[in-house]
Amino acid sequence: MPATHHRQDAMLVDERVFEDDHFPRRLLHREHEVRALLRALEQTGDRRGDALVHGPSGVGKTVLVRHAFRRLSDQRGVQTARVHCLGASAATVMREVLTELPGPDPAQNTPRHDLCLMLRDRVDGPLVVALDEADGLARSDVLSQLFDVPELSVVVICHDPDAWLAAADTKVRRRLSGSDIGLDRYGMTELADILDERARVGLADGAVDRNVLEAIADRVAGVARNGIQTLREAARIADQRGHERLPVGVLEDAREQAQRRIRTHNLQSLTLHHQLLYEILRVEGALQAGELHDRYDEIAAEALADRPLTPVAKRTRRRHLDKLVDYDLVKAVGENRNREYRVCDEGVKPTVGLFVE
DNA sequence: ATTCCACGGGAATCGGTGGCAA
DNA sequence: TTGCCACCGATTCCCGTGGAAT
Repeated sequence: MPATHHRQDAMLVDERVFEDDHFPRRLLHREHEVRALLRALEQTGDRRGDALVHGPSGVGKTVLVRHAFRRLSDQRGVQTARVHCLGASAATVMREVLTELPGPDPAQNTPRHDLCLMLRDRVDGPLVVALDEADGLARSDVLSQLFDVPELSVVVICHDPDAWLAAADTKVRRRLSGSDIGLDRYGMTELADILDERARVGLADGAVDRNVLEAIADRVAGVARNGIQTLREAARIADQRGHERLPVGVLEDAREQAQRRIRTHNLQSLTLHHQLLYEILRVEGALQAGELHDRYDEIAAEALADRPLTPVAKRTRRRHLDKLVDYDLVKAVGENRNREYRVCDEGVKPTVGLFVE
């Protein structure tokens, strides 16, 4: 967002190629997977196939689908739509699909059934819909609803395909099993290639050596997103310290800082209620559920006093806690009564002031 | 064996919003 | 424009389950 001035002495010359939603011109080292995905989506009989794309966070599932979709629309004239489903309800997903399609957007309070009808009306040719971050959607009925639309096929993007399929109902499972495309972490040299492409555009010429890129790729264990963010943070730090070339010495700080930024961003996207629970855990260290509730009861009223909010019930706290875990902000270790919660990184703090002491 | 309680599914409820008819 | 209604997302209430403590 901050327009980067092109200063002579800055190593970081273009932030945009490091943004999470940056779409690389070339997709490196995923040709096999792109082909597999396109094959899965090919016409067989009277309709197109569906696909289940899976793999750990940050290894390029979304980018893979975007590339495949571009080919589908450029070369086959197939219409495509992508919906980000993290935390979304069935109705929201439906509405988002419609929003992606040409035509008027549905109103916020359009009944779900009407949304399905609108969708059927609006689809008049082959359409592929990608449901990104669809882990929570396995038990939802959106999939069945989408599957009922003729000429529409679906790409589900999730982390754990077995868990997803196990939770889905039979009809959905049948349509998606057998066409799954798994992405793994990149190899060290592969990720170094990817980082190199970003560095060519985003960093000053010759600012970073190949061995530094490989060191980054190694440190992040082949997770592209972390590698790219680490490279950016490393360049920032190097700029601050006045280096002309990126030294290996800043990488550890950079990796931590990158992770911290991602988490801080996640925390900011949640409500104050989530953040209050988080802040209690951050200040107190590890707590068991009972201790967390007690502490919350002690301080919540006061912490929220100057805002139009009141403390929430235990069940809601549990739901919020689940979300904090989903967002990789809090870890739950242990089982049952002995389970403990703790924040992943105490350096990640809510940006709003919450006085929890 | 009995009690305790975290957990999480599910239904009911609340506050806010948009469409629609008068 | 106003009032009504359906809807949504967020929250709360209720409750069954199962492991742990007594």
